[in-house]
Amino acid sequence: MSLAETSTGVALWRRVADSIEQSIADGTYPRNSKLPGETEIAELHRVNRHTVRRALAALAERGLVRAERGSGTYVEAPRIAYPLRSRTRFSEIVSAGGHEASGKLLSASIEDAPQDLAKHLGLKTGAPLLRIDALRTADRMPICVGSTWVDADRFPDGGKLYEKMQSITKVLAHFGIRDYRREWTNVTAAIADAADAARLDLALGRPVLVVEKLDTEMNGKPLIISRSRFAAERVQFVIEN
Amino acid sequence: MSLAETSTGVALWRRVADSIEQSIADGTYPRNSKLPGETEIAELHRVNRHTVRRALAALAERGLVRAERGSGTYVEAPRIAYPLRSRTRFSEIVSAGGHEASGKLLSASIEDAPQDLAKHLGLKTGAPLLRIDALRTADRMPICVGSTWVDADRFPDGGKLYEKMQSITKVLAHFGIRDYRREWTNVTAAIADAADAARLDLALGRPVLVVEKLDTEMNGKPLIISRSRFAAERVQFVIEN
DNA sequence: ACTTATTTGTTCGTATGTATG
DNA sequence: ACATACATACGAACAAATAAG
Repeated sequence: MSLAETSTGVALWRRVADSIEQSIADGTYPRNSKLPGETEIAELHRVNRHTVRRALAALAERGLVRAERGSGTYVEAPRIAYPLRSRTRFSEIVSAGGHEASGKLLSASIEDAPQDLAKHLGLKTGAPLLRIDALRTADRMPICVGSTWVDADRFPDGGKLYEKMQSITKVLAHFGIRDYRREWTNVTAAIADAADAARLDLALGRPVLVVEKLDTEMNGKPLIISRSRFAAERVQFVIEN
Repeated sequence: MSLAETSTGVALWRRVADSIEQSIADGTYPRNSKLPGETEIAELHRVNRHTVRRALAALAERGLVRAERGSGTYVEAPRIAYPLRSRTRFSEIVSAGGHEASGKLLSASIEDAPQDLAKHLGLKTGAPLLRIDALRTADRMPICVGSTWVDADRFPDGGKLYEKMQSITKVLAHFGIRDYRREWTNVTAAIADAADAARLDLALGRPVLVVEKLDTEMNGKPLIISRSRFAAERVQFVIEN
């Protein structure tokens, strides 16, 4: 028998990693809890601390745990699966995941369409847009913050309505738009700036997912354009084909 | 007439932002070049430096420019549009964007399937997997680095074949698999660690897009699972519905 | 404000089994 | 058969950040 591997042929550090992953999955190590110290895990598995560190590094790379120097290693809360489909509604997605969805209006205003937004919405530059800035949460935890623009002429007093209804979908329904569909979604990532950190309750320097999307009416007419920033550590986009 | 807006009704900072965006688009400010200093831009537009800062902040939020304290503000290179569709092939996507795609084999090895990979691939835990670690580039610029696993029993000597062919698609074709499709893609974001930074030629602390995906044969049988990390500042995923 | 203990992060060294040629 | 390179594993010590008193 080798030192590095047993008869199974699986590296020791990987077996330790699998074991810890299992303990996370079955709730032995609950979400957001602190794992035992590296030396303690090493004693538990009768391996060297380096072996434990290799295992934890593998789990950290996959986002299952997070090491904090001087403090400990913690189980990451699972990310909300956020499917990007033809039908994509924040509240439906969050509710379907068993969480309580909520939207908080940050500001609503009328502004004149800059070039790029006007182009996406099929309007003229300078056309009046209703802009809604909102923070969306799941179980009181901020998930994303962003701005949404719609043609202001089509939805008079839309800002006040949103404040009451807390849902863009409902505001649109009030104006007779029963359904709409996601046309395209652009996704990239950035580092949380001070504004993100404050509104999303994130530490500075944490990653955010930067999303730009267009919704259209069922006949293909542009309806909603929005730009938002998601706390990457709380969501995982899912694209199914 | 208000102080903040002229007769057009467009905020001053937004007009400055639009102007700078235009200059970036038409090549007046080339990719990766340094913008004039904030005071200089302010003089050009006859506005206060604060107005310029507001404009630059808006562009930075959208990822068009990047401010470096003590150095200057730089034009970000445009991100490669990376569609996530049923048919998703790195080289095709990059070539279609007018870039030169390349793949560099980092390592190929046989390893035993851990629980999660085995489950995704429909194999038993411990089954032999061919693992290919590769770095993919566009125009010599690293785009993503990741690991790909396939059933080792189905593709003997797949590692050596990949080394020659530089393409998973071609290796599979060699074994008679003419086509496959993307089943699902999971996307989230993280911060580049030392390994990412070295392999992707990124600064520490920059964001990476973390992707896990499954490809299947046309009959739905699991074929390829892979985990990769994309330099977020160089790609933008596009989901079209 | 300071000290002390704990915990992760880093860098040495040593040894062994595996793969390559 | 041998040399070399590499991954794996263990041991020890110290640095750096954090938490507690």
